[in-house]
Amino acid sequence: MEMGNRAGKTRLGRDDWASAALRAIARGGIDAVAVESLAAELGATKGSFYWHFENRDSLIDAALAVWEQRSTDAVIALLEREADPATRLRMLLAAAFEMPAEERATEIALLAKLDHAGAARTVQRVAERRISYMAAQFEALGWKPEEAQDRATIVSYLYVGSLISSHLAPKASRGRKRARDVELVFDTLMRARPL
Amino acid sequence: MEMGNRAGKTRLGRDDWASAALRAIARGGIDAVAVESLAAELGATKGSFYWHFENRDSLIDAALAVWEQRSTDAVIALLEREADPATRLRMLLAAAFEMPAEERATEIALLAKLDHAGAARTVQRVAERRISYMAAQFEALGWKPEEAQDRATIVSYLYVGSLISSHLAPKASRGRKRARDVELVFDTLMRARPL
DNA sequence: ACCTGAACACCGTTCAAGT
DNA sequence: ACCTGAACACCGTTCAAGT
Repeated sequence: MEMGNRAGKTRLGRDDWASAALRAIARGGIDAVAVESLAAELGATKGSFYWHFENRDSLIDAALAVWEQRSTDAVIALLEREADPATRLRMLLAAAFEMPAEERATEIALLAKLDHAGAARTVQRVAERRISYMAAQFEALGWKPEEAQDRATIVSYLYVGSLISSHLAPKASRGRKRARDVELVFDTLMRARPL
Repeated sequence: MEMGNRAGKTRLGRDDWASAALRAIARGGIDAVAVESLAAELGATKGSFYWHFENRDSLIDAALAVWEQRSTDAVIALLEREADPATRLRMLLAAAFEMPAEERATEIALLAKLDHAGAARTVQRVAERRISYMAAQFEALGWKPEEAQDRATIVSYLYVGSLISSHLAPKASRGRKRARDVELVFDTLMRARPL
């Protein structure tokens, strides 16, 4: 349980490498997870890294595990403190579309790298958990299970599509545009009529 | 204007490398565009490649240009032969969701590699053209310009989201699932009420 | 004009040797 | 137990030399 920024000269542990890797992902995507540059950043050598990890990919997996936990359990635990399903959905969408810049950058970086098997598996699991959580809220609001599942799936598609769009045209996503996306998703889904 | 499969022993041209690269993308994504293996496949050497192209990335750009043309002009030209905007939209969606396997694989491979600047730019342009074409059809159906644009954007998000979802969970996308996606998108968007 | 083959650069990976 | 430093592998890139 060491400090994230390695203030002291204490030895490096797995966690130090993993969180450095996650920071690198937020900064420059998975490609930025380079053993050599991370070693330099942490003041160690490549050989040291290979003591703690089997290879570069298992370091990435460790970083992804941290991200997965933060993107699911942590968020859901927060939402569970709110009793009303509609409010939960609103909070979830708001949180999703107005994420802090670094989290947002991380998620976009992963979406832009789905040819990486580990990233794909992690993103898949996170999407599934979000969808089933949303589906549960829709059910609580009175939709039939299948319709609730459909709606949650649609939200997920829209969310992924809008994130990717903002990555493709970063200019357009500033300010007004993103708020507009939230409205669109809301309007498309929250209306009472069945899909 | 040589044969795609290099039947004869005629010299290699830019196009031969480009279409070999596009085939590689469909097969294994952009990472599969490896100078060394393509050279072997074409019966040439790496040095030969560097006579025709500045580097690996410009080869990828050439392959992307071929894909872009096929994914926009070619499709739109086909749709323009149909007069009714609603039918055009239906055809476009059907074509998008029921693409031939290789085209589909290519598009998914590119979506899974948006950290590649060239792929991102190309995908962005293709998405823009598709959206503005769809918006024009929605306008022809009586929607106001802004609403038409919103609807087309939503379709694009849903489309991208569903493609990515099918890449993440290839199992689930077989057969029934994909047809269901088309229905969902249709139902969500084609209904007469404004969004 | 087009191609070969050898060399180099970059970075992930290995490993014998140190503390 | 943990780390270093040198070596190797892989693949993109360069280039002098061939035809």
